[in-house]
Amino acid sequence: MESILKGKVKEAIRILYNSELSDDLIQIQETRKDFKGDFTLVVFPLLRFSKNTPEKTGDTIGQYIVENFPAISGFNVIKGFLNLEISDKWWMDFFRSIASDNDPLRKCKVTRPETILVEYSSPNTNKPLHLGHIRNNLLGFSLYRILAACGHNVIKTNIVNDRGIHICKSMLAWLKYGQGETPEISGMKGDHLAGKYYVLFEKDYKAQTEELISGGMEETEARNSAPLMKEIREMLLKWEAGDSEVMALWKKMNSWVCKGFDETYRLLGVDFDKIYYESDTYKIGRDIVISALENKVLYRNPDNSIWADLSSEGLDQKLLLRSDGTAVYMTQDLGTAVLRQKEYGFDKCIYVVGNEQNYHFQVLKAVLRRMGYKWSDGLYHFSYGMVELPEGKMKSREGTVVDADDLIAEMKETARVVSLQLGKLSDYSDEEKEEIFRKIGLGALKYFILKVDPRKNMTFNPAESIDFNGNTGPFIQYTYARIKSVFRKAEQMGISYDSLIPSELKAGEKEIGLIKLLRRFTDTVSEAAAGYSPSLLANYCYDLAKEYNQFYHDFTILGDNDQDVRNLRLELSKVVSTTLCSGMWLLGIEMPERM
RNA sequence: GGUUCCGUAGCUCAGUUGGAUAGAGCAACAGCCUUCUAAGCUGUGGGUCGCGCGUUCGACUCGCGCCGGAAUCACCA
Repeated sequence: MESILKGKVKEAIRILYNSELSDDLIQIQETRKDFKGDFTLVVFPLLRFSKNTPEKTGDTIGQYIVENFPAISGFNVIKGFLNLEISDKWWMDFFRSIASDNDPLRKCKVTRPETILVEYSSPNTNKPLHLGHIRNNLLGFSLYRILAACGHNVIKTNIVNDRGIHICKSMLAWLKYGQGETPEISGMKGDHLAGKYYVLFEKDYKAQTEELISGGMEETEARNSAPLMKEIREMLLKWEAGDSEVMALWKKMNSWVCKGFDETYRLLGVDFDKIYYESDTYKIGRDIVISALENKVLYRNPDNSIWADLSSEGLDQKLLLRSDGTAVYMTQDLGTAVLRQKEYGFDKCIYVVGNEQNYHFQVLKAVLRRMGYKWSDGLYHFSYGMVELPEGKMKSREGTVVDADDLIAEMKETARVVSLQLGKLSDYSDEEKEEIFRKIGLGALKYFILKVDPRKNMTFNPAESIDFNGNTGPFIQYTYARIKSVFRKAEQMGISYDSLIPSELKAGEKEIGLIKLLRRFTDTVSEAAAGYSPSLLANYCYDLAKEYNQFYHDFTILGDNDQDVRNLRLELSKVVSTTLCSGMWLLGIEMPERM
């Protein structure tokens, strides 16, 4: 519609003022709520053609468009703004076209689909997932759904950071204090078990360094010479050398942890098409670095370490292989990227990783480009902000983290309490109820996270918990359940309906308002895909639900005696419900039929 | 110190090529269930859009300079 209007404005200027207009001077936007009209043309930029006041100019153009474009039924000019009113018939025709289409996402497809890898989650196998990972997983998964809905070929991938000194920490502590404890024996989830020993290690290590410091040692030296640090270095060396005992322990504990992760992913409703392990890819990275060194893209220090000099790009020197030949974080990511390009030939690779690693990804891209990989242009760091607690950042070492499994369980529990209080599900079986509590609890959590602009840091207050009223997931789910309820009632009453609504039917303001909002859905999906922004969709769903609830409150649907009106309201309700369902589906949020 | 990001109501957040009187929710207060689900709807109060200068017919939005906060600049990941 906007583009048609633009054409009409262009035509008007040509005929009225005999001037050719460039597109960027035509600003058409949706009319603000407090004014009458549907689309607004900003006339200020056109004054140079009309050589007249904003009011006169708007008036003249408005007149022309109304006379020459039947879809526009009227106009008004306020200060420099020409508000064009679209005829009810046009809106009704539009509504009929979407009402007969069952899939609101059909029109979102891009003309040139791409192959896009989305990497998210990237956990370390030494501790369980926390709220930060939840934000990561939800963003990554939603991004996948949105891009896939637009017709792209999207591959969900995960890179498991399963090697390195931090992994050895939980292993060493388990060896020392574990007494053969397993998830089976303790009944503890594997990732939580490993996390317990990781914390134990950190605690003892801290005690040791503090003791050395109080004995008069420098802090850095104390950290390096603490007995536990020595032991852990030995263990890492053994791991790198492939020592069979260490490898067996590593495999055993990692399998516990990964099993625990799988459970959390399942609860959260996210999954992956391909999982990479750092323990595999770091070797590829090492080979790449060495061959790049031979091609003189990198340089070697006297101590044998290998570096990239990125100072010409405003970055620093970056270490890629240690003097002892072992790999660092960057080495692994280089290897993973090259492997992925080889396996999938992606156009884009989106890394869903926290903003603390902005520098890392800048360097990663620069190094790959320097190495001659042209596809490195397609790497994109989807950088999201931290989730903070009211008292500041979460720190797993200090135990001030919000555990993912706990939070998910708490949300479901809250949903149960709220739901039972309202007591609307008394005729459901326990199993059915549990399923609804799950959907609502998770819906609240997911919406809470996804409605916020990903780039921004956000605060989570565990004491206040997550709301179920107002701008929340359950509010939108409730709107959906309400509509479903109307249809159950309609069936009981033997009321049938169809999308054959007469286009000359006079719809009310609220109904037209809903149709206008519905029209924005496909654009919102496209914008969310282009801008990698699930929050746009979350906010859209809220607006739509809010508008529908007002409509629902003000008008009766089944009670209206005019069959055409009832039909329209039922169809409108149906399209709102499918649109809400699609929008929330793109966020990874399920909708309950009742609540 | 360098680089990047953020600063909007008491709190949590919207506000996307610059556009009209800056919007929601929570919290507070006042109303609305004999009627399709009240997890809803309606109303009241609450703002120097961190501060200043500039560009513009027009700035929360763009530029520059301050102030405040975060992240990062490791032979950690």
